[in-house]
Parts: sequence; structure tokens; C-alpha cells
Amino acid sequence: MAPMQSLPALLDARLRDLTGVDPEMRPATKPQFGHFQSNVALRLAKQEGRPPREVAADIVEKLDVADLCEPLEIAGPGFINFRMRSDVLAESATGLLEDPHSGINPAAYPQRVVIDYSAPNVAKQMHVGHLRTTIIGDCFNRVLSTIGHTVIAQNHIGDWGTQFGMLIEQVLDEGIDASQLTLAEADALYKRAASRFKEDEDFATRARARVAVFQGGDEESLNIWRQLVEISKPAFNEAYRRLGVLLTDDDLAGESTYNDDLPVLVKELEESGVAVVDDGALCVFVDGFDAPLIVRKRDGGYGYATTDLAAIRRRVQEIEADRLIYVTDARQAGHFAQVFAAARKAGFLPEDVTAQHVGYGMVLGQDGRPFKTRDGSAASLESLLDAAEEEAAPNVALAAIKYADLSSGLQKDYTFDAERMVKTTGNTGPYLQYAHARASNILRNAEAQDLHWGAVTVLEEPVEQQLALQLSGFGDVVDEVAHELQPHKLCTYLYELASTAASFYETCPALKAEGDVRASRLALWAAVKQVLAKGLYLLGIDAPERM
RNA sequence: GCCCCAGUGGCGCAAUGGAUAGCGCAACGGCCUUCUAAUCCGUCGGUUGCAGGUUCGAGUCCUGCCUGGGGCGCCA
Repeated sequence: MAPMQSLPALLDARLRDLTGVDPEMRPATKPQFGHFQSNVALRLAKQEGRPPREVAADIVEKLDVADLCEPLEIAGPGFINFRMRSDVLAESATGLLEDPHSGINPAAYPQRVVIDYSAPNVAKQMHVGHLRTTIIGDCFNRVLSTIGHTVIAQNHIGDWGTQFGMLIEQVLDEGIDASQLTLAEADALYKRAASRFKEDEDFATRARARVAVFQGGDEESLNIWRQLVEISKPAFNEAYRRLGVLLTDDDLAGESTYNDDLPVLVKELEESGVAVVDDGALCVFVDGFDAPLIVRKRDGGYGYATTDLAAIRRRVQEIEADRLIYVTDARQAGHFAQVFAAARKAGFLPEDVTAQHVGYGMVLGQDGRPFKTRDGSAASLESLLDAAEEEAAPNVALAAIKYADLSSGLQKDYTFDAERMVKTTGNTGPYLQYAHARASNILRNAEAQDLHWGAVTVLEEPVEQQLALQLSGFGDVVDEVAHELQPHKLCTYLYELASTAASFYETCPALKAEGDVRASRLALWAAVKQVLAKGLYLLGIDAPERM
């Protein structure tokens, strides 16, 4: 089956053929303006030096869209308004219902896409800050996979840095068996070590020395390190299970993965002249940044910039990625911009591989200040999920949290307010779930009465037409999210669809209607259910049959 | 000092250079012997931080300010 072309795309093509320019087809801003609008006449009028409405009249005269639209209207300063014929909308809704992809267009050029997300730290509990990267990255994973790309998730866990110096030293001091710790206990150990590191000069010195010993391959140190890693992984997986995200052990690619690459990579950079020694450190200078990217510290050690470069190199050379997506907090935007620039300069990142950093705003507490990780006051991810589950059933609570996180622009800071998130009215996850459950309920009742439906054939009520119109836009919205990486656009779309479906429910009873009208409305409900289920899946939210 | 992000009704947010800036919450008022009332319908609420500029048209683009947050050589 040929991929379905969206309604605005059909109009766009015809208008483009006629005028030779991008017609900028847009959804109408008001119902009275029809379904779609183009401002092409306004722009052509300027070029041609003619009145816009006259240009619009010419276009309307020549444009043949009678098979798709009601008679065109010219409005305001020269907008051309398009109203789809109701049989065209009905056919579109039926097409969606019969489409195994629910109107989602398979990617024309499937890519291999690496998505780097979640990245908790070994021996530390996940906290609220990990919520965003995990939920957002998972959404991208679902969206890109669903449209036909090959997604390689990379969970860049913090399993190597200098923090292991103090962790190992603390384990040895306390004489504990690290393999028997729970993650919560390891987290407490981490905090003890961190505060001691600050206050106890002798301990700090030993911890720093331990880093070198550990990274030099000391077996006793490595053994403790392995134990800490091994107790952390099941705890991460348990959190992922509760969150209902796709990550598994197969996606783990922690910092330690690149350890052996670092000296090799640095040598390459030095020999090629991309990196130069400055003030004792080996640096890559890139345009637009005052400070260099330091790839080897004065003391000979490697920092996270080097690890990030090594990860890019592997992802391009071994994973053969076409696109790299990093989901971390917005504060790292500058860092990644510099790393990407350095990787381009070094040749690790060819021009035909795109690299995007998706930054999200900080998670703030009720006091408006960031949740902290090291002072012991941070709320763990688990405690947040527990709190939400006190308000609602687990799948509804999770929907509330995820939707609250995804439904506004990613770059904004975000106040974690469990009570607010779990609300079930208005633009929330549970509202969408409810719409889906209602659709399911109607279809279940229909089946119980042995009623059947096939195509959408009757769209007489305005709300029915509106519903069919919105359904037809699903594929375009998914494409947009895949391209722009803005989940809130999918949220907005689904909310509007659910809202229209609720009006449809009120004004157009399906089961109480008869004949063609009943069959058509049931088919419309089936299409609504299908799109809501798919859309919620893409957000990582459960679509319950009953609520 | 340089750079990035944000600023839109009381609160939380949306808006691809297009028509009268939308939605939710809160508040107030309606609708359940009617497919699920976690829904729906209505009312109230705006100088889009400020000042210029570009444009037929600016919340959106440009310049300069203000406020808040963040980032800028050896932490991640």
C-alpha cells in the first residue's frame, strides 16, 4: 500500500504546482475559516505588485481541488480557505482505520539512530533528575523506532569517574562487603564518603591516590568497583521496570566502556595536530569557544570530554550511526556543542552524521530550587513514584508523571509537584487514558450487542468532521516529533483529539443511533481508540481498556 | 566580561512571520431515569518584561535594555 498522504500535503502539492512557491498550508486558525489556509496570495501579491485578493481570486480560479474541497473562499486580506469535503474526511478516517500503521508514515530513509539517555551513576540511587532524561529519551526511542528507524539506545552510566577513589577507600575503611549492599545502602555509603572527602584532608588524599591505583588496574580496587556496578544494575532495571521504559542491559554502555580507547584517541588527536598542549594540558581549540576542550589533563588523566569524544567515535565507526541524540539537562548544551565541534574537527563526526543535544530544564523542588544529589535531601525516583501511587493506581500515576513531564516545552524548568501532576482533570495523562477507556467501552458494548462496523461513511455533525480531520493529522505530528524532538507537540495533538472525542461522545451517541450512522460512529470510535493507543504508546503511557 | 535559556490572564502552559493571541487549573453558573460525570456546556479573566526597528502583517525576526536561571581550562 502506498503511504497515505496527509490532506494538507495533497493540497500543498497542487497549490505548489500552480504557483511554483511553497504555499505554506496551515491549519485554519478558526473554525469559520475552514480546515486549512494558505497565505500564498499575500506573498505573491507583493512580488507581482497586484492586490492580494485579486491574486487569490486568480489562484482560486485555476486551482482544481473540487475532488477534495468544498468551494474555496477568499477571506481577510487575501487568505485562501480550504474546507475538506466530508466524504474525503470520511475516506481518510477509514484509511487510517485500515492502516496497520494508524496513519504513521514509514520513514523514507531509515536511519541508524543512537539515543544517549538515562545515565544514572553507579552506587547512587536515581533521583528526580533522572526522570526527565529517561522518560524523554524513551519517548524518542519509541517514536523513531515506530517510524522505521533503527534505534540504538545507549545508557551511558557513570561507572568509572574519580568518585570511585573515595568510594573504594570508604569500603575498605569500613571493612564492608560491597557485594551485599543494596543500592540505597551504597547511596548512603557514597554520601558518607563524599562528606568525609570534604572534611578529612587525609581521606581526600588517599581517595585521590586510590583513583590512580584503581585506574591502573589494581585487582582489589577493581573487585570492589565490579561489586558496586553489579549491585547497581538490578536496581536500575527495577526502576526501569516501574517506569515502563524500554531500556535493558543490552543498552548499557557506561563510561568504562571507552576506557581503553582514551589513550589511543588522544594520541590520534595529538599526532594529527587537532589537539595541542597548552598550559600543560592537551587541548582542542574550536571556533566560538573561548576555553579549549581539554582531552588530557595536566596530570595525565582524562576527563569526561575525552570519554564523550570516544563515545562519538565508536558510535560513528562501530555502530555506524547516522544520527546521534543526547538527552541531558540543558546546562550541558555548551559542553556538547563544543564536543560536537571538536569531534567534527577531529574527523570523528562526518558531516553526514547529525548530532543533537536535547537539553531539558531542571527539575525544581517546591521551594523553586534544584533538587540536589549530594546533600542527602534529594528525593529518590522511587519515593516519587511511591508518592504518586498514593494518589492513583500505578498505571494512572505513572501516566500523570510522564505526561506532566512531556507536555510542555523541554527547555523549561520544571517544578515537581506530585499533587498537581496526579490531577485527573484538564490536560493530563489520565484524561487521555480516560478517553481511550471510554472508546474501548463503547466498542466493547457494541461487540456485546453483536454490532459491526467497517468504514466511516457519515460525517454530518461538525464535531464528527472535526474528529475525522484531527485523526488525519496524526502521521504529520509524529513526523514532526521525530524531526524536531519535541514531545509536547504530540501531547497537544492527543489532548485536542481526546477533547474533541469527549464532545463527540456528548453530542453524537453511537450505540443509540441506527443503521449507517451507528456503524460510521463506531468506526470513528475505533479510529480514535487506535490513534490514542498508538499515541500514548509513543509517549510511553499505558492505554487502559477500562478505568 | 562573554555566551545560552526563560519572561504570554491570579497560577501552569500553547501558538510554523499570518486573520479577533489559544488551552488547562482556580473562581462562578449550568447538564446525569440517556454508550463511563475522571467527562461535557457556559461566564469571568491579556498593553505577550520594556523601548526602538524590519515587514502588507511581529508573541515569533533584528538592535539595545530589565528581571530570573544556567554555562564558560584541567568535576560530570
